[in-house]
Amino acid sequence: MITLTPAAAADRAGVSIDTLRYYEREGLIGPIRRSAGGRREYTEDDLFWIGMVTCFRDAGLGIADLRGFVAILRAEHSPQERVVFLRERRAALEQRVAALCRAMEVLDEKIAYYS
Amino acid sequence: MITLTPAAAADRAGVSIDTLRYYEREGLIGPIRRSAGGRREYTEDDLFWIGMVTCFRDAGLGIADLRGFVAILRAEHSPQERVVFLRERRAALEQRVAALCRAMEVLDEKIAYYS
DNA sequence: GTCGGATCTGGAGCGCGCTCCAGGTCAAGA
DNA sequence: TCTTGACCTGGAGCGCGCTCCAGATCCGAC
Repeated sequence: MITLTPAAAADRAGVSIDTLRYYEREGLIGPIRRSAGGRREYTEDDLFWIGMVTCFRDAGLGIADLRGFVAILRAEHSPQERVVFLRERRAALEQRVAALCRAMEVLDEKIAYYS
Repeated sequence: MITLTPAAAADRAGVSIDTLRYYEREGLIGPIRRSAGGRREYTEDDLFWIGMVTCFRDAGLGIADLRGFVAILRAEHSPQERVVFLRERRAALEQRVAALCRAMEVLDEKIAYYS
């Protein structure tokens, strides 16, 4: 199985090595497999998962939110529970979008005023 | 002129009194007029401005961003400069919306999978 | 006048999400 | 074998955006 070094993984994920380790400590990713010497070896699966985490982080979800997300997707939960949780998260994101849209409207007003 | 006490203003703005003072210290609002005894008296204009600030804060802009915003709207800048600045801010907000949409797509996939 | 609640100030404290550091280990190349 | 650089761990430090606190002041109600 082809794996990536921490530096390569961080580069691919667009975050720092420290951040990757931090996410692992927080239980957001991994645990990442280690080489005989103790170095982390990131698989494509790891990278995929990391991509999901960074996607949500970019969207502004907090570490605690993501821990919940991980728990829901990994642990034993009924599909119903998962769907409820996921829909809640989605609604929260929609509210953020709404807040952004309000702010953009204000900006548009100002832009129109000064144009 | 009818004015509001700090408590009333904070209530109307949906933030804490401390936050209002903090915003004033940071130059995001005010300076708020004071009564003879030194208490703040918030006018409707103040409230309007505070509403704009909280709108942008809700949208995720940082204090530094808002300071820039205030500077642009208050100080002597040409309309062109203002428009450039405002468009930049708008573009940044659009990127946030895009990030949120990506995250929502991921959620939608998961929701579809578990439904 | 007195009481009590709201407000004042300057500054300390806090939770979040990293980021950095010291001191040590591992491993590829000369 | 030796060097060099990437990586390891645990823990400290940091910037942001508040939030809280102590100690003082103000002011409406009694």
